[in-house]
Amino acid sequence: MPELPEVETVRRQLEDVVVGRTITRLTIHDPLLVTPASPAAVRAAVVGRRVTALGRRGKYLQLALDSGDTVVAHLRMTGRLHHSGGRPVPPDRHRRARIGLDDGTTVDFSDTRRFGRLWVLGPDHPDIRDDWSAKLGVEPLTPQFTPEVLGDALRGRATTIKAALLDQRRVAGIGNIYADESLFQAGIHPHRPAGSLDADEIRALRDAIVDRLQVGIAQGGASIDRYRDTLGRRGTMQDMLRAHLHEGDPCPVCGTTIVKTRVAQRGTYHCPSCQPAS
DNA sequence: ATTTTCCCCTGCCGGC
DNA sequence: TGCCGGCAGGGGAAAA
Repeated sequence: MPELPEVETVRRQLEDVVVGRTITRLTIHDPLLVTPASPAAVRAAVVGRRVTALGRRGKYLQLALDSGDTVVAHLRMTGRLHHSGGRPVPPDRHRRARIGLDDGTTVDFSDTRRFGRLWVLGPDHPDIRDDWSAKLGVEPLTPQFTPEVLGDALRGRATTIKAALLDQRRVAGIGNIYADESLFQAGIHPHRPAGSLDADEIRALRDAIVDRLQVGIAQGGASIDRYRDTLGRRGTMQDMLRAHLHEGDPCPVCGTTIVKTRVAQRGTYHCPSCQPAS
């Protein structure tokens, strides 16, 4: 499940091979990928355009085109982007689209569960909302992500801190893996009301989020389910998880058995001793 | 307005 | 062996 570190890993790899290239072909095998737009409209907006930059906002990838439009992609649960690098690409029955570049290479959007989406945003596409980025919260790996900003995002919230971290309007890019790992590192119980954290806890949580996301990027992401990088390689962050998916295992810090609960419809893992309920 | 629940999808896994 | 229910979850819509 690609979260910020996984998307950032893909962004950095794609940046090297896509920026400056012109898109010569776009084949959409699964129209659901571009819903509600039509494959023909997306193809018309993209083919013949040069890619000028590759950005990221939260878990979204942004492909800037020389037309002024932006292609926005979200991998959701099982989406992958694979760059051919000029080598033969093995058959993939989950391929949803193929982008052809002017150097003869291809970028394939593959997605087993078909939750992934791709949009074209720009002045010529008024049917698609252009304010998506404004709805997202602060970018956690920027200087703007201070304890004060995190505190403001959590103040007065009655929902659990875990649910608040998963809410992309608070902080952008955190998913189930890094929410669990950040709360573990900060020693905060996932069921705590978001608004009940004191200043020390907020500072610890901010530091833990930044640290876990940075380590995640350094490890090339977590390949828990189907995540792979643009060359099909696994990341190694899954080997460094201390609470997430570790139900029944001893806590690596104190030895207490890791517990699994459910928060916001998501499996949630914590250490009852290191992360006290109050 | 905030918070929770449901739903989209497919593959996998345990139970019978 | 094969069928079936349950589970996994990001995010948006709908409901509470």
